[in-house]
Amino acid sequence: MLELAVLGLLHESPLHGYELRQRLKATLGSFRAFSYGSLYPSLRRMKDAGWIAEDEGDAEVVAGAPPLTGKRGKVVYKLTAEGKERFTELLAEAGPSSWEDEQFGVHFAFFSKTEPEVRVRILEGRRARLEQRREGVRSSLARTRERLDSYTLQLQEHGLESVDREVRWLSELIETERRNVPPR
Amino acid sequence: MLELAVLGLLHESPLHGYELRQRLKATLGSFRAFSYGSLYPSLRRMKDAGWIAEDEGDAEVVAGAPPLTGKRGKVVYKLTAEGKERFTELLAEAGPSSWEDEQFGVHFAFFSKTEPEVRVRILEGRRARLEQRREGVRSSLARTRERLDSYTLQLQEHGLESVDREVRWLSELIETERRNVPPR
DNA sequence: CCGGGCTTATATCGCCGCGATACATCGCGA
DNA sequence: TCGCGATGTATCGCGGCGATATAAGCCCGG
Repeated sequence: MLELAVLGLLHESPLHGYELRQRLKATLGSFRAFSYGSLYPSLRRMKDAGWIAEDEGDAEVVAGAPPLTGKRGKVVYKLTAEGKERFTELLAEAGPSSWEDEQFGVHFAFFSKTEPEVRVRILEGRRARLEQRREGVRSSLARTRERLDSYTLQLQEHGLESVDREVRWLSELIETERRNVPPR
Repeated sequence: MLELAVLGLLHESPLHGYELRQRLKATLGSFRAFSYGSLYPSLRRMKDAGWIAEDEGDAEVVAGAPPLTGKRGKVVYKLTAEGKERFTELLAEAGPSSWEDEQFGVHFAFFSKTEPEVRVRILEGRRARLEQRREGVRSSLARTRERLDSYTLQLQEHGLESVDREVRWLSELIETERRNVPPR
């Protein structure tokens, strides 16, 4: 999850942790945050896996203005060849995981680097997922409507409207995609 | 988090794990799920803490139709006195945690059992939180708009609209609350 | 009558993300 | 010069999630 996001950002340019998090916020917006408590462990995992590497070159010894102090330089990460491979691999996969709440937003953020047909499949998968969830809630709501107090009811209905909105949004996106890339 | 939800549901009637989860889905709707992987550990923790207790009485020996088999009866949980205390305590607290994304929905679901003034404070806190987040995203968006590709942009804007919607919803709720309970 | 598949039911495991926290450096204005 | 806010790296424990295991009760068709 974070993995995909990090690969995507580093795909554009090498970055250090802090900057990476700024970009994460700027790219995913109100959608998702990702704290350092996720980021650094993730970076370590990815480094161990060999997808990314530390890029010396920014923290180099500049004839050390303050050389005595430990001088912990910025740790700049960049994609390795395997990392690039992994990234395209992740971009290509359009399985159920790609359209779950958390995954979807990240996938979507890198749609410009994703194959058009994959884009459509993900959008449709996402929409189907939401519609199915919505029907579940709707029917359960119909069954228990009178037993619920007004607050619970309002919560449910606000939720349903949100889902409706997202479904409509997805439908527009799908149509746009189809116009640009006619089926077959 | 789950703790509050469980206390709230058991406050109405004793339930066993499975049923508890059904109610959770019915009550929180599209808002939040809570898997068994969260529920059972949480029940254990709450039992250890003394908020809930196993209620024998459903799985009692009915002159055992199938008595030889291990016959694992349903484990029915009910609130203890401390549990009720804990519940009202949690309902009363309107701190920053109450209006974070995850907490808010659960708190809201039990608003009918919450003091009117606490309700308003939580709703306002939530709204303020969202507005602050929105401004952060907005300004960051204004700064980097031209650098983003169209997909990222659409994601951001969809996100912003969602936040707007929720802010409007909250404002309506606050006004309704105020009408029913005029300030002071 | 029995076997297969669905729902009900309880439970655990490892992973991952989160918030809190701890440091340490740097530039800036009071 | 002092302190504060931004930059920067890092860890810890906790809580939730999805996958998975297990098993009993169920009804329907063969």
